[in-house]
Amino acid sequence: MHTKLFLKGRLRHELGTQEKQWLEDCISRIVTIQPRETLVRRGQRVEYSYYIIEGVVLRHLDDRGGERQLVGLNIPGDFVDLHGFPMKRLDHSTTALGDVKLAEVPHSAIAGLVEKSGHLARALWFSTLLDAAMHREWIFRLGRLNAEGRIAHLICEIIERYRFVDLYDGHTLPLQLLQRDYAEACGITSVHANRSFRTLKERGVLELSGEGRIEVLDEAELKRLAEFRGDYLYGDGDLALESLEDRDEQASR
Amino acid sequence: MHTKLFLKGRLRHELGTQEKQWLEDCISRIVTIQPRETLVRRGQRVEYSYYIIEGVVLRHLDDRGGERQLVGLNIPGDFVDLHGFPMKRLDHSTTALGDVKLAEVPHSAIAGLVEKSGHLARALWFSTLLDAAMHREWIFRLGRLNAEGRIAHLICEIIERYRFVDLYDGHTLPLQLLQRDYAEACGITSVHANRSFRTLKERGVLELSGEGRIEVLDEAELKRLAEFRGDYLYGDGDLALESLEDRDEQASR
DNA sequence: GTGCGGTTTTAACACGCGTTAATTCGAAGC
DNA sequence: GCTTCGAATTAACGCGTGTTAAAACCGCAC
Repeated sequence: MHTKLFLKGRLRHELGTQEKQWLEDCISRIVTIQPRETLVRRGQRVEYSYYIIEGVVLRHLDDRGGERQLVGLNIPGDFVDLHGFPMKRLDHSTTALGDVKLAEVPHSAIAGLVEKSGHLARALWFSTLLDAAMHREWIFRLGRLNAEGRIAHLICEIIERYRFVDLYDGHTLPLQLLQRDYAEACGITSVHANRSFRTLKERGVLELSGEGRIEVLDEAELKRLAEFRGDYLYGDGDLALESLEDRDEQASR
Repeated sequence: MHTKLFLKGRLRHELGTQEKQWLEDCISRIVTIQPRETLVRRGQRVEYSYYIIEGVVLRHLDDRGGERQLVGLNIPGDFVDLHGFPMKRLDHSTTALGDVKLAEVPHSAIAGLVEKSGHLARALWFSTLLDAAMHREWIFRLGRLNAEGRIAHLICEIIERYRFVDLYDGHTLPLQLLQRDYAEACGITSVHANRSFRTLKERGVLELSGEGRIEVLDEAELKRLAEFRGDYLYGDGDLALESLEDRDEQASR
């Protein structure tokens, strides 16, 4: 079952067995792409969406000088461009980080799916809105945090998302981002990304081991530096929300 | 007809008469809110979504110190929080800019709507994805542009969006944002926003007249400073996309 | 009219980050 | 082994933006 990770761990949106099968049946073929290979380019019309079975895909916009700004990153269990189904074309480009294995799903099949099941339609819609929620937090990251906080925030997000799909062991984060990629995600130069990693190491919150692995030494401190609140990822365990809601209500009385 | 501006001017997604009526029938009541009044707070569960009939609503996240980061802004014709329908709670807060008149739409009614019409369901989905597309461009703005470019980019976006709903006369942009609001949208301080406005005035691209009105003197130069490409707004007239696509294809040959 | 509060504007100074460039490191190929 | 090439690392310097504070401005209440 290729799509077993879809919406895994997400609040009230895990799929039933029947629904998972329907989704699985929509796959037209399995595609593999090479490191740094482009999947879809900005402006392109699309008739398929891609679901990640293995690997990581970067989503980015390019400025006039050709410099990239990452606007998102997808991991196993994510659709990369399900929004292409209602939008019909992409406004940004997508590129493989390492080797990536994808399930290709034709939009015609998705159209059948949303007709067949209202609940599944809602779940697909929800999954595209998770991207939007993450985008908002990326805006916050760039607008309100300094370089060190931005990198910490990005790493916190990836830790949480890896947790949902059981790819994080609580210590080593397997993620092949180059320091240049962190820089392109955080709106800083790679030189400054390197400086920031140094201070993070000096604080004892993480270590960089080879192959792009990150050793997380002090997750609590990492979250503090990032002002990280993970509720925007809409995880299952996020009953913290209830109490947050209560607090707000009390504050407004 | 309160909802006559919904998706106006958007590529292949304008609604039919019947669909507009169905949408209109979903409105449970008309709500008005005061300047700077909060509509919904982060973490709150929601059972209604709000469509803007008149006025502007700011969407923002708050950092630990209580400083705000705007993550979006909605104008007449937009749903403020339609994503609350699949998400069930909001991950950010919404606040009125000036006086705002809203149509309240219960989620139960939206559920009926998406069952009744697949096309309308697709259009609603599309409209929430427009927000995501704008978020991505906001990330680009913060990550790749300097203060002056960020303000220029924000103004360019608002000009285009006002055009869709016929609120821009080609010269005067009626928008009551304070310089503090521009600062909170652009990830800069209000002091620096002021500096940036000065240089924009010195370049002769705009003037600030009272009441928060902006006189746009040189839109072409404004777009150049912003590196602005409006195709992410998925407007009707955006056949530029075709040629953009062609260019990409040629480049990859 | 006067006073008041919020916004805009300006100045002076400090610092985070960009820029440039040189050096080190490591993996891949010969 | 040596070479090569990209990435990581470090240093020196400059600029853009933050910080703080004061002054000017403006609408509004009285």
